[in-house]
Amino acid sequence: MTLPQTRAFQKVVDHVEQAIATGELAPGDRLPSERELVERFGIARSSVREALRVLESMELVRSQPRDPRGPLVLPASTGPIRRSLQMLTATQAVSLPELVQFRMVADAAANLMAATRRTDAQLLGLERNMARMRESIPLGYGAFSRLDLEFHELIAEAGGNTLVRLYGNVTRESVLTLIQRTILDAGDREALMRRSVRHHAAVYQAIADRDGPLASRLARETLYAYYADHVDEADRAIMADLVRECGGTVS
Amino acid sequence: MTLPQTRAFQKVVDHVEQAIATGELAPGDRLPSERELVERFGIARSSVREALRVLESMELVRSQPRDPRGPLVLPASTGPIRRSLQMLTATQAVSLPELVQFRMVADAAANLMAATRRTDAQLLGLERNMARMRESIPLGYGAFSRLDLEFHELIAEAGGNTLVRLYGNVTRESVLTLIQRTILDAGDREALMRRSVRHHAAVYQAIADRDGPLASRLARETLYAYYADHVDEADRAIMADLVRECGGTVS
DNA sequence: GCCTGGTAGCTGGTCGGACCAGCTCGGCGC
DNA sequence: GCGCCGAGCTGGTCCGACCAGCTACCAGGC
Repeated sequence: MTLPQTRAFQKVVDHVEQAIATGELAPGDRLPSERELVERFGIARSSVREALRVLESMELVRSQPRDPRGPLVLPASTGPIRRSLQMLTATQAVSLPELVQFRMVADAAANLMAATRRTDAQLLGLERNMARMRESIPLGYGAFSRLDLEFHELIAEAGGNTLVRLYGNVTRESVLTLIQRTILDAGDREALMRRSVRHHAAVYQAIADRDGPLASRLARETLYAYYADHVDEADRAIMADLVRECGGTVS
Repeated sequence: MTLPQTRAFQKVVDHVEQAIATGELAPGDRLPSERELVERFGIARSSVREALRVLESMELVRSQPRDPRGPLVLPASTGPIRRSLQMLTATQAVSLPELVQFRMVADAAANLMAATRRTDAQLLGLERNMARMRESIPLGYGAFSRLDLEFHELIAEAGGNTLVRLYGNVTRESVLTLIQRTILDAGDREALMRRSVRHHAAVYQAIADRDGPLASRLARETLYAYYADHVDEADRAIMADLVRECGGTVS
């Protein structure tokens, strides 16, 4: 009684995936209990459980012990994408130059959009972040870099584009983990941090002034200045192209 | 002992994930057989199988029936990211304007990089694609749009940035599925296709001439022209910003 | 009549055993 | 020496059992 084509659990996975994609199952809905899925799909409970583990790993559903209402359908999440991306960078499938180049593109877009769409409240959030960042300099690079990520995340959020935000956040995190070792070796970390604060202030001002092109150019120029020395000639040329594309100058 | 905070299969997942991330397990390596993992981790075979299903859904390993060598460790894949992204767009977690805006950014970057890095062989591939595209016009929009996707995929490949390529491909696919209904309603589909062919020819020429800024600007202007009418005022403004960012003009 | 306490029945988590189909390999018979 | 066949492994599936904890219901005491 073996099915050569598809494995038993795959039927359940496909069915639930389809139902969620079509909106038939919405976040907050409940799947039937494991034992009920056994009857509906005519497969063993172990197979049902394999299906639920797969759906859980995609963050589509969540099973909770002793919940009589059944597995919960979750809202669409970017978690699996983040984890997959981190695995790609961890296994060197994506290199630092690729990450930096993409970050130039994503940060530029985020800054541009934020300059147009930002609200005063979001501007205030950026101010508060910058204040905390200045205070964190004596605390070391760990706390500082978390606030650095938050600064860009706030901008991406203000930009209002889910994809720019998601890809940008993941990319920034990956860049940070890859570069952290190098940074820690650098002699004058405090100078690096102070430079970051100045760059953030410039970007903040451009966004406050609703000067999108400037905010965009600052992102590209800054990233070029930070990372150009960490990549080889060919990748540096691409980065320079990205800076010049929008009228920027390579320092 | 039943609820040790973490579920049994998670131990195996974490262990294997870690081993792959650190390079301890490389693509082509083999995991121990299910029954051996049972002994090593001291858990039941059903739990081991749940772990393997999760690792399989992340495309980190693959189990093959009756393979005495055990589950195969796979090379890093972008498959899970693609599927997660498609789910995000399917559930409307990402809207058409967001997709189009991001596509403007990604296509522009891909065109720019391709103009610098493209080889003559890749140029030839673009030519062949364009020829097939012209021939496909009488065959209807389905075949045409597949070749359209391929054209941009070839450019992204020539650009040489994994992230730009991955994100761009997924985004283009999603845009196409979301817009297809509208396109099919449009009166003169053949005129649309002929316009696409002309735009592709212009991009091709810019890439052939190694004129990155032009290739980039063409991407943004073309996408604005195609989709500006399908989004509301605020999103259209952002799209116009993206065009002007690099010296383009809004038609 | 109302409150309270126990219990039955559900949930998901885990385990162990069983069988199947198909591949590999080694030993046996020729 | 060559070829065949079965033993032993693999993953895929199913079944039954038990546990812990939550809930709802019902009986008993006040």
